[in-house]
Amino acid sequence: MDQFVSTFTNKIDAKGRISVPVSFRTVLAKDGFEGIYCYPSLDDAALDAGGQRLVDKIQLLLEDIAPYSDERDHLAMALFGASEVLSIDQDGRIKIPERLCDHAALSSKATFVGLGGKFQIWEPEKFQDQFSAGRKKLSEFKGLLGTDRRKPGDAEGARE
Amino acid sequence: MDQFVSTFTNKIDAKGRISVPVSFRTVLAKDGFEGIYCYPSLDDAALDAGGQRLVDKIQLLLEDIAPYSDERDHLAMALFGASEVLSIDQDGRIKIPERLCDHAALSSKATFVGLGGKFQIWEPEKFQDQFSAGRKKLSEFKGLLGTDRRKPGDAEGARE
DNA sequence: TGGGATATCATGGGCGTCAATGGATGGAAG
DNA sequence: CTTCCATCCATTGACGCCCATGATATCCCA
Repeated sequence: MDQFVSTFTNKIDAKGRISVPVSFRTVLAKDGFEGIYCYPSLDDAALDAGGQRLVDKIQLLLEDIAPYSDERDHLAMALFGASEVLSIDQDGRIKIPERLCDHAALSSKATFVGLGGKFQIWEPEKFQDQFSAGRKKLSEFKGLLGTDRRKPGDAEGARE
Repeated sequence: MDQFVSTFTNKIDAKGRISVPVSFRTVLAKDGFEGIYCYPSLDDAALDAGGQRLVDKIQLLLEDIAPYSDERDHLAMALFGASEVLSIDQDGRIKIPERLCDHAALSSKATFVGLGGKFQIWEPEKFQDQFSAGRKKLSEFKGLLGTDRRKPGDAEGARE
């Protein structure tokens, strides 16, 4: 699996360290990035994080939005300037810088939530709210995902 | 056979483990996915589960619904964040995380229901209710299913 | 055809390993 | 000297691996 999946809530210890879920570390290792690329989410009181794939995506996004312009530099500054590369210690822990903690209102615990190509870090209670809201929104689309209201190809009959 | 078919009710042991029906394991092995991708059903108190095919479907869905919006993050959270990749031990058993057990109200037993391209996991009694209800509805659509009609009574493989 | 031997699968339990966490040590920087 | 940070070690609880059991279905051969 090369996607960030599931959610984990871990403790931030007295020294500000927190364990990164092992499955996330595995994904990061696979895309060959030493550490975690991390920046404040633009939309939420949370942190966006990921590995090389995320960095590439941001670069593409920048080039798309503002090719060869001054504006691009400004955007780049806003995005990259607010970012940090967090190193993972040998026990799989990171230390989240204060500036980022502030943005996400992190104190004693943090929730890692996988979003496929990247993941986010939330204060657990804020996460719950956001999650419920997202779930509700998702059910508006449920016709598309469905409980397998059987695609044509899925018509089943024979047994083994 | 590359479809999830039939119904099995198995026991959840003291350690929270449950055997995945061997025929389901065979299907999973065929589509090349180590483990079971699993998330709470949007419509029911049950779990949706499957292999690589299911993951692909979800990814496509996300790209369809919300390419590059902040909404996409929220939907990704509701989908990937609520999901788990369950590893199958060498005896063919999985451990269903508490969060998922809660959603499906699983305690001592669970029913695996094949739906073709994916399968569901139900609390046995809830499944019975759902099954009867579904059967009633099914008769309304019988015409659509044509010759391939399976009598519901035939669908049970559970040994109890 | 019947009955015993064999294979397969669901299930239970013991045990070693690993992940998450807490704490200690050593060194660099202010 | 004191603070910050990285490495290292210890503890605990969960999980994976392994083996045993029982029940069922399959096969083989007289």
